[in-house]
Amino acid sequence: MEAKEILKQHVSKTAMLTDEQFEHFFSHFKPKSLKKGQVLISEGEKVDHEYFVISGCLKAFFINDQIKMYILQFAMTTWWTSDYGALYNQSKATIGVDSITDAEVLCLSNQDREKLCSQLHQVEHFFRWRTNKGYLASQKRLLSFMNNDTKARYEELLALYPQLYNLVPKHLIASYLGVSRETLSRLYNTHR
Amino acid sequence: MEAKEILKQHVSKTAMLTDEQFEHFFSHFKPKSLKKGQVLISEGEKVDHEYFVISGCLKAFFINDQIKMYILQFAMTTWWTSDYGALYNQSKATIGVDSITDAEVLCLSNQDREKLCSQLHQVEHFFRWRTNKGYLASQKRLLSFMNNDTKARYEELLALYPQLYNLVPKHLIASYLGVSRETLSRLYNTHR
DNA sequence: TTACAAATGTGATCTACATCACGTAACGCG
DNA sequence: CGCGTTACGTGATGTAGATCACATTTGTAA
Repeated sequence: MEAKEILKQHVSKTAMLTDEQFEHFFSHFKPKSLKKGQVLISEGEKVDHEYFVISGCLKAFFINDQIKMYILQFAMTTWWTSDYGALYNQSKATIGVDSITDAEVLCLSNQDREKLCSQLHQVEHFFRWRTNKGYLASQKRLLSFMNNDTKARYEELLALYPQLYNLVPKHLIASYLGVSRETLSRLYNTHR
Repeated sequence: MEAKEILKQHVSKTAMLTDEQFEHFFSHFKPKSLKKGQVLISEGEKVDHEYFVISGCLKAFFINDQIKMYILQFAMTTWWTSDYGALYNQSKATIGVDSITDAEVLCLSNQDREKLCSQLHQVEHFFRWRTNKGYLASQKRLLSFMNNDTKARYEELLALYPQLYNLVPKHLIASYLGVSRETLSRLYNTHR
């Protein structure tokens, strides 16, 4: 399916836009092809776009003291990603975003998003719901962190995104779970 | 300051409403006085309101297997709280909300929020930003969880909300930090 | 004021996971 | 094709924090 169609279906789940309105909306997105490993946002730099994933898999991550990496999000088709803190506050990136596989994304600038939100009530509605969904997911993950041990969180992740197991290297999954790669390795080898 | 004035100042930070619009907005909130320990949302029941805190301190929490409690949020003045997952999905509460101190809140029903959002573009704008702020806070807390040890998270919490130390019992702070009350106790006794 | 419940302090022990250390397998690139 | 980098497996050891057990202190309602 074409990028435009994927976005249209995605948006239509929460916002009613006429064809004309959608065309206007869509005209603000710039398509971009990414190669495996390609960087979209790197720490310390200005952030002015968010990204809607058409295909492939990106990661949003935080690096502590130049040493440990924690993955905030694996972004696959129909997911949005960026350093939203930096984007909304017009500050430098503290979160990096790059591509784990070859990928296709649509880029939307912060300015254009705000313009579209104020022009079209339905677009503002859409972004409220999108953010809300993200908020709920984040809260759920926080609870999972406090409540479950590593093994349970690992199984939870794979139940939700089975494709991840073959798509991304294991040490990235460990970074998402917040454990060392060694512990993750022992987890699925010891256990079966 | 009066409840109405507190809400007005809070909203005016992100949304421009005329006096008339604000009156209409405000007319959908019902004030409620809470006593220490009073329950607003309990697990398994229907959720149809969210709450804007005027004074006092509430907690939103999750209880695992009827045993361990994890605090998702301490809600103080100008904070919003509810079981948003249940509220938006019209499902039964999995998260509880009650009052830690005597408190004053304004209640807004899910239905009224959605009505107001569709009636007034600026209200939708306001709720988008509010949710966005919540999302960023949640993401930050998640990172803190992965990145910092208990002591650092404890100090971070108290730096952000110094009043909590005297306002709420220590075992609730432990529940927020995701550690046992014993560990928290040792933390500030061993350490100074 | 008494009396019971809730909150807190503190020791002893146990465990999941981090860290270090090293070896092997796979892969991408000249 | 071979070679280096990246991914992955696995043992040994250290440690933060959980859990259990019990004492003490504080709050609260009758």
